[in-house]
Amino acid sequence: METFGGEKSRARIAYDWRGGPLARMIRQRLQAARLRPSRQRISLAGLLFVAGDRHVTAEQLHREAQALDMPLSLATVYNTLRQFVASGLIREVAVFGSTVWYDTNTGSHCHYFDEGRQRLEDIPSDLTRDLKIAAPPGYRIVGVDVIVRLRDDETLQ
Amino acid sequence: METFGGEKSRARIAYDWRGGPLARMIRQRLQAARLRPSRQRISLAGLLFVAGDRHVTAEQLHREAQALDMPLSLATVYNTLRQFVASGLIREVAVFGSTVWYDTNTGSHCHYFDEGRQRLEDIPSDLTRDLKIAAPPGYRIVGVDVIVRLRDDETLQ
DNA sequence: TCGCTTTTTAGAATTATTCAAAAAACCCGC
DNA sequence: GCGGGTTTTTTGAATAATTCTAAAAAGCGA
Ligand SMILES: [Mn+2]
Ligand SMILES: [Mn+2]
Ligand SMILES: [Zn+2]
Ligand SMILES: [Zn+2]
Repeated sequence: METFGGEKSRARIAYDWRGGPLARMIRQRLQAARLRPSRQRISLAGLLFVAGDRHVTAEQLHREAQALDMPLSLATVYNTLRQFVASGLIREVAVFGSTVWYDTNTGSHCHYFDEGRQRLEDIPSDLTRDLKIAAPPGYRIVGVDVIVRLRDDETLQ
Repeated sequence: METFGGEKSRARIAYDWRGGPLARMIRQRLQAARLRPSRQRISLAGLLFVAGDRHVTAEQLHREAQALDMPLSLATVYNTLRQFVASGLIREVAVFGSTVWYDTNTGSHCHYFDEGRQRLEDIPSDLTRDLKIAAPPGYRIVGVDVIVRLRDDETLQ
């Protein structure tokens, strides 16, 4: 397994992605969002944006970061995710179970949630396009969330 | 404000609803769900079902019960809501913010969530009817949740 | 490099929820 | 009505997710 940035693990790095095209893209996005490109933010953005759309919880992301020897704290993961949401780089998804999910796909789309494996996934076609939603008078719509909850046939008794 | 059941507040009760038609309906529902009609369950079901569809959190319901001198603990509110969900009397709704909402409307329908006032409400027409949802192979759909998040024009800066 | 600002961190605090064990209430046959 | 087995409720502790606080570290521009 490759390792990512951080002073103490420098020796083990196969190659440093932090000069490559992904890092450049990330720096641009952070700059556009007026967030300093700190090492932690770049590391987390790297995890989030390296491989297409992702759906993660704060804990999951922190565990990944630790597995790759990225030196950052859980508090930073929470802070950073909150900032990324605030600046539109990612978005939150509400699911049952009191854990917030973060989604790198900020476009309009809906989700499957696999209750057995606790995994969130995009639904290929954007169902919300079929919805005729109107805001009640005096209100604006700030978001529409559609979750289709699933059980796989085994888990389903 | 009228007061509901409980030994110590008996003197203050204007009239005891626990013999009336609501109580009869509730007893029937509890019986159908194979839940003993304990005083606490009847009290909570009274709050939930007395006035058409409701959307509440456990804390809200507990505060209401206390305001009406119903003698019951927060743990009982949580336990009872869980039991009511398990037996289909009410259902959960997932909303942003790590708090579970409970809905007495168990039919298929969607929700507005007022982020300013933190209130959940039914959307009159069932939008999900317009959705063409398919389960991925090997899965079954166990529920579809649609939340339309709102900000009122004042709250919206 | 210096000085100022922003970010990160560890750990405590908070909030929502669940759990566990004891107490209370309920039910049923006598 | 009364005891005995069962269910329910309660209290208080435990857990999990998240936020807060204050101090340390890092980043940035001159
Ligand atoms: Mn999380
Ligand atoms: Mn609640
Ligand atoms: Zn998504
Ligand atoms: Zn509803």
